[in-house]
Formats: sequence, C-alpha cells, structure tokens
Amino acid sequence: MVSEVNKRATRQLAAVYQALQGDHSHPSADEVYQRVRRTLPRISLGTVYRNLQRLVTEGKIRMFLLGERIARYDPMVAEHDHFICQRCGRVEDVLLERNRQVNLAPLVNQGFTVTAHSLAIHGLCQKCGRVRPHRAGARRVPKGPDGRGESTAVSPQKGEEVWGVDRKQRKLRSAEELNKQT
Amino acid sequence: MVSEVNKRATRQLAAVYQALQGDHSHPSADEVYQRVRRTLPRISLGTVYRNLQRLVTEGKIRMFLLGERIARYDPMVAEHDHFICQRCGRVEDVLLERNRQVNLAPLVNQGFTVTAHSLAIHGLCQKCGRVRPHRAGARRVPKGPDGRGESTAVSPQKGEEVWGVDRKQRKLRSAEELNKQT
DNA sequence: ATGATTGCAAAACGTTTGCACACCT
DNA sequence: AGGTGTGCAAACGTTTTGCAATCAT
Repeated sequence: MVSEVNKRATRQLAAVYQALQGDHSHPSADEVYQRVRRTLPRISLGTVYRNLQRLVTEGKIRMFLLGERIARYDPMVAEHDHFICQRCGRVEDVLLERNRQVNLAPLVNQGFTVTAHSLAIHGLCQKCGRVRPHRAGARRVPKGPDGRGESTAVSPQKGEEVWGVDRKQRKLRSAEELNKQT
Repeated sequence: MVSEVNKRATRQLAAVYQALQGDHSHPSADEVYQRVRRTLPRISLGTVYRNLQRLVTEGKIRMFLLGERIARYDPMVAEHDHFICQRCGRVEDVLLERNRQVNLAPLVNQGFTVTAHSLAIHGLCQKCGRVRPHRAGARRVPKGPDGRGESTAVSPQKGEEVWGVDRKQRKLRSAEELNKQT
C-alpha cells in the first residue's frame, strides 16, 4: 500500500545475485564487483552496492559486519555461527550443534525483542594457527599482508599481559601511573 | 628484545584511558574525543585514535566492531555478550548465564585455536521494542535519526518474505526470474 | 638531548549519493 | 511515455598517516 513500487529486474541485479549463489566465502562488495565484472564489464561499483542493498532488504541475501569495517555478503542459508580469524581476518561458517539452545528468556523478560542471535568465535584458523608468529609485530595490529587486523572483542593477545585493572571506578594519580605496568 | 620500545606516558594517553573507566556505554572514538576534549581542549582526534589503538594492543581496553562500521571501545571487563538493537544501534552488555558453556571441542578438533567467543543477539531494545514502526520505510535501511541501520547478520525483517531459494547452486534463466517472487 | 608523541591537515578507505542517460515495462 | 535502474564521479564518515613541533625521559 504504502509504496511497494515497481521493482524491476535487470541484468545487473541478476548478476549480483548470481555471484553469491553457492558461495559461502563471505565476499565483500568489492569482491562481488570483481566477480560480476567478468560477466558485465561495464557495471559500476555503485550499482553493485545498490543491488546488494536491495537484495538484503528483500531478504534474498544477508549482509553482516563482523569484526571488520567492511560489509560481507552471504546467500540466505540456515542459521549458523561464525569463526573469525584474528590473524587473517577470514570468516568461516561453523555449525555448533548445541549452542543454538541459548536461553534468551531473561532478555525477553527484560523487554528485549530478539530476532536473531549468532555466536562469534574468535581465534586462529587452521592455517594461521600453525604458524608461530614471531612475537614481534605484536605492538601494532597488522594490516598489510593479512588484510585485516582487529576483530570483534578480541581478547588480549597471548604474550601481552593484561593490565591489572580493578573493576571499580579508578582514578589515575598521574599519567605515569598508566604506563607503569606495561 | 625485538622492540619493546620506550613507551611514554602522556597526559593525552591518561585522559583517553580515564575517559573509558567505569563506562560501559561503548563510546565511539569520536565520543571519547568529545569527552577528553573537556579536559584537554587542544587534543586532536588523531591522537585519540592513536592512544585508543595503543591501549587496545596493550590489552588495557577493548575495541569491537559489532554490527556497525564504527569502532566502539570498552574498558577491559569480564566476558559478556552483546545485544545489538536493530533500530537504534545501541549495544548493551548482557549476561546470559548458561550460554558460556558452548562446546567448542569440534572446532578445536578441526584445528582452530579459540581465544574468545561472544554471542551477538540482535533485536529491538526495550525502548525501540515499544514503538510500532510504521512499517513503511522498510525498503531502505534507515540511517538518519537512529544513527545506525544494519546490524550483524540480521534476519529478514518481519513483513518481508524470504525468497524460496533452494540451497544448491542455481542458475537463473533470465533477469526476470529474480524479480518474480518479490 | 633525543626520539616518542603530539596537533594539524591531507589521504585513505569502504560506502553512499546526485546527476543525466539508458533501459524495462 | 514514464519512471526505475544505471554509470560515473563527487561526497561522505570514519580512520589512518606524513609532517614539523612539542614534550617526556
């Protein structure tokens, strides 16, 4: 009623959709763009974005932001969880049988409406887990070769000691105090 | 050995750190900036970013990207999960007693190294859940008033039918076919 | 003194948008 | 014909970075 306007089907829309089918590698918009370009060399990145967005709001694909700043897209499939590699940034689907049965009742009782939930598991993927990473460039979250650095709520890197912060509000006497325990 | 360089303690670093202590509202870098500015009016946004980054790699604070493209920061605290409101984008800490006991053994057996996991629950927070949202602007993920639009792997909006995609690879005959079921 | 850290401004990055033109229906 | 969707390029918001000046050690 309000405005189910005449959506049109175009070559570009189909190509974008097609590029995602059967693909669970969570391509970014740009990766989709590169793919679609092979079929439609004149398509623009903007169009890819527009069509991805359209497919998302139509519920035909899924978009998520998971520990990185770039959006990734997925064909619609059954619920699953995600493993995010801290080193290479790769996101893999994982199926953990038992964890779907999370008890959300407490939330609902507090007035939340829950529409979805997904578990993000952080760590090192099979490839990255093998390499022992020279514990050198630990200062800076790397960004070059492996593409992505940080991930969602990464726990302290092994080898970096966590600061002994006590949980309650705490005032620093001086700037020095902050540095002391590093 | 390699390069545990002389890190220095500065007023700015302390202020950035201090701005987060006892704050569980998940401020963005810019919010931290605004806060710190009250004490150090001449601090620059770049410095805030640099210090936030440093504190993160030192394990003194935590950064996460959760359903939005902007980074949010948190003082280091015990593990908890996150509720992300689809409407207003607010991220709230939640404590779900039973869900910590996820069985990660299958993953570990597959060669993954798990360092952290957190559950992201998507839905409507107490405030947003009350309002019945004019089911009109459902086409476009809103971006104005409520600040954020999309969230991590949001499931199809109520009222939008999901396309009946069959799971296996599928070729479109034509562009039209894509539009048909909308 | 020396070099880590700052402020500033420009660049980078992924994404969105305004426009005139092309194409679908 | 009419208007949705396109290609292009410019704009966007967040984050990063190069530089000379400043400050902690």
